[in-house]
Amino acid sequence: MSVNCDHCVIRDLNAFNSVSTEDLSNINKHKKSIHIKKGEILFEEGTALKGVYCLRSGKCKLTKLAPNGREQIVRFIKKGELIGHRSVISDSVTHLTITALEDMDVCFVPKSEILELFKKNGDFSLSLTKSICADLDEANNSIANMAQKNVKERLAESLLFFDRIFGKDSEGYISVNLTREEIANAIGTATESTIRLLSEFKKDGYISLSGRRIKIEDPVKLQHLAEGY
Amino acid sequence: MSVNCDHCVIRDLNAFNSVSTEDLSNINKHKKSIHIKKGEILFEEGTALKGVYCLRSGKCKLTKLAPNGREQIVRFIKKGELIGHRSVISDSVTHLTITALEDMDVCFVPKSEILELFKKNGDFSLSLTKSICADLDEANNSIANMAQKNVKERLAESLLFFDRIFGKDSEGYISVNLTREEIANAIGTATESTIRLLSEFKKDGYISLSGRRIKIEDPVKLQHLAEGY
DNA sequence: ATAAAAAAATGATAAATATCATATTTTGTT
DNA sequence: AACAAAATATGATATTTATCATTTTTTTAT
Repeated sequence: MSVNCDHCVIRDLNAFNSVSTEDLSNINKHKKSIHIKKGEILFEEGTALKGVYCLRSGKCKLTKLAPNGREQIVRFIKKGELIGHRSVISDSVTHLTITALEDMDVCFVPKSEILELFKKNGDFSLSLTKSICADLDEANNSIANMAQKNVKERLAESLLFFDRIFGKDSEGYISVNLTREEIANAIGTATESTIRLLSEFKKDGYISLSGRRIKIEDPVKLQHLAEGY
Repeated sequence: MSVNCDHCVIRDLNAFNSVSTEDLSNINKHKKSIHIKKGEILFEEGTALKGVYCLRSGKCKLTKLAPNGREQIVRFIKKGELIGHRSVISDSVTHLTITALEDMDVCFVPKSEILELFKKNGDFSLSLTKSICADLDEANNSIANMAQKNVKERLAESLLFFDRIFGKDSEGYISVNLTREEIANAIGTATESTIRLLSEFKKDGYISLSGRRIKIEDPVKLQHLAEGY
């Protein structure tokens, strides 16, 4: 079911917030709605994108294949964010693979519309560029964290991060379905190490576990851990 | 000594390549030339920038202070590149400290000029955004390298990277003056580990050393190492 | 609801890396 | 050129993290 861009729930969450109703109706005419099931891939590393994707609902992971064959999760994306704008702006293939962590509704907006808007609408281009700058800032933080923190600190930091960006379910557990392996692929460690440390955090009362789900019990202590105390 | 932007040697190396002679003469009127000595700081993490810096000559490092008090080198910048545009575009304080690795000549261009140009000149904004996208790509690569590669692989990779971007001096040594500690801060390891691995690489014939300087003797083997063979 | 498959958990051990200590060499400065 | 300071080098040891093996639990698909 297609939704009019003008009334889209996530309209204010990304660069499209600075687009006039008129231009938006043009975008609306050219957009296509797509449904992606959990576990499915939106696009893969090395693909030339024909447009930008706007995530209306759901969550996904952005991964890169390392030379050792393991996948590195570079970033998570949730409702409201754009996907593929880097590739469209640079006019180059994408270097990331997008995989749905849960069912997703996505709107596809053709490249030509995006580039036209970018060139003619200074507010749109500024807004889009700002969001890329924010991604760059985040990435620089990740580099420092990866380089300077040990695995325990990175895990503590990531749990707090997941809690912050994905929120909690009705029982207070972090509201994202990640396997231990995926957590390991995000923080750059072996799956067993992640499992071991989660058990340790549980034993220490920092978190509690229910199957795959994780609940943060002591955010203050976890924060201290993340900062290396 | 001030140089006219229109005839600047590095004019083609960054987003200013898409600026008309007329607009450039306006930039030229407002720019200020600055000389920064080796070891000096151009600006520090947390500063609100009043403009963008254009690096006419020299090399510098972009660092971030980690919670553990160590500095993380996030990136290196050489002649021709812009500095501070992320901060200016985002209208937020900078999150990086810029330190000269050798004497630098820099041109300062006020924020107002940059933002005006960004809004009115679609080619300029596209070009600038493309370069930020390239930085983001690079940063994502760094994240994957930090997370997935061990210290030996990261060091091999970094040596090849330094050789590629900084070139060689008259004797074939990599043409950048980095201490072992700085190399360690770039790859995210202890200084002693870096020193030990450099000794090992030397023993194995991959590199040779002369004081602080490093010469790559077997790029093919180093490349294999970097890829984990 | 059940069975098969996948994931999580945990132990034992090996390998990588950090830390601390100290000697030697190089660099930068006068 | 000589000196002091800084950086490099290396050994010994501790700590962290990875790997391999196996059992238990959870998830997924029917």
